[in-house]
Amino acid sequence: MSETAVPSEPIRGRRGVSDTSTLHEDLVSEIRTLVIEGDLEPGAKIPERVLCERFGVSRTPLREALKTLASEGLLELLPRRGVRVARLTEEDVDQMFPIMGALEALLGELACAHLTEEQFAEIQALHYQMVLHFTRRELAPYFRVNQQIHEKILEAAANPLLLQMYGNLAGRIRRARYVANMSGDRWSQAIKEHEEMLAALSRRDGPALADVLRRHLRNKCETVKSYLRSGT
Amino acid sequence: MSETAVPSEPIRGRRGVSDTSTLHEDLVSEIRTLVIEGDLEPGAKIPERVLCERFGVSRTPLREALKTLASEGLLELLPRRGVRVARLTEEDVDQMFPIMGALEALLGELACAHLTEEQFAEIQALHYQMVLHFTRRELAPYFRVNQQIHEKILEAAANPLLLQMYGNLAGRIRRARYVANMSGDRWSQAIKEHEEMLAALSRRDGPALADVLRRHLRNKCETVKSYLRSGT
DNA sequence: TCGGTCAAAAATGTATACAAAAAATATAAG
DNA sequence: CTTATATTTTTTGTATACATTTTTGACCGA
Repeated sequence: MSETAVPSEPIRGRRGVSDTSTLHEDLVSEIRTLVIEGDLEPGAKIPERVLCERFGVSRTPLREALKTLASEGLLELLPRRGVRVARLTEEDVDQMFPIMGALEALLGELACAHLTEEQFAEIQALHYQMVLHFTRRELAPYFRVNQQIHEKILEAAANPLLLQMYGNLAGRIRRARYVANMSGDRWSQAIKEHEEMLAALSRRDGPALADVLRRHLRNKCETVKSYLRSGT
Repeated sequence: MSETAVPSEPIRGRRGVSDTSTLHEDLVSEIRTLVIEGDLEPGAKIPERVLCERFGVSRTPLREALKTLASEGLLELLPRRGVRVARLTEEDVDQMFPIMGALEALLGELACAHLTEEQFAEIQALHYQMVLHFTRRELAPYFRVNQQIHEKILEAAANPLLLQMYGNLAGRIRRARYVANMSGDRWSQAIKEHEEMLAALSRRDGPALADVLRRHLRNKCETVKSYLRSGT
């Protein structure tokens, strides 16, 4: 993770003509990606100047973006001593887990209630694709498709606010999820859970789906926590 | 709600010596109160200049505060045309209700699991106080104590993140709750629900508490929605 | 070598300045 | 009188400037 990474071509140059986006949103979303993808270490201090140079903007809009991200819980504001990437503690995960569980349970109900045949078919297709990646032990593509499946389910729930709130929590642990390598056992267990999810979805069995999602989440959570305990 | 309300004594003057707070936090919290208490109409545009003068600060910190509040969902950012107080639509409430329900169910479980005898006694005391206000038909004090009870329960759950997330959602509808006047029936129903809550709490019966909280919430929700339909 | 003090450097917090866009007002035409 | 257009005024978005505070590190003495 070299300090002199690519200066991420000035944000302003990139923006098209029919410009519905704003500099603020762009900055928020760019920096959010940096944090989630792990380009910025948790706990690392973020001098405003380096991000200013990286994105080619002045401190004013940059600071506004930082405030927004802090409000999302991705950054931490240390008055008079800058901003740092929020560190995910085991305590945080313990607080987040039951909340995500509650949201997933709701998600299961809503998704089953609203899922169309088309959506189910899409999810099914993604599922088989994911299983394929699993059998080939292709971790990155597996994660990508996995992510897509969860997004499809969230989408089916037809509740944008739920999507946003869940997404926010998921974003805060995503980094850890990427790094945490799954043991073989956990991985096949995850696949089994996905099979159950698909079955529950096809039966439109909300409570069953909620239950699977909950167990699935608990395992993800344990994986993250054991990663936190080892690495930090 | 006069436009020329008290200029809210410049924020900076108020801040004490042993100053752990920051201007940013103060501004966020002051403006948040303005929105929640209804001093700023939903849908109203907020010219930066008037808030700058009101609080005696320049645009830079003010704008940072606005960005934070927008991220909380209390304000809406309209690029190039300012900021306005988020309007609560019936659709919003429909999305928020199931989420708050899920969180309250969790809340019930956690509160029962962690509630101490002391905490229970406190809640019980507040409850009787609330019933007193009800019998006297004192709406404002009733709401205040009601609020305190819910806060105590949230506190007992011992999950700060849950508290924060729930508080955020509650804040977004609080304004409507204040204005919406409860019919006599609804009010006594609410009291009955509170009796049940207390009973469930004393038995430490999580599922029962979750159930009461859910029904209680559904009623609050209906009150809010009928208010939205009538007034706008 | 290890602290400790003080000065220099850098970073943050806030205010102001300037450019560009939107809103308001005035003006003209029908 | 209404509608359309031009012009002024406001307001927003961004950059820069300045005031404090924090951090760094040089220097000194034990």
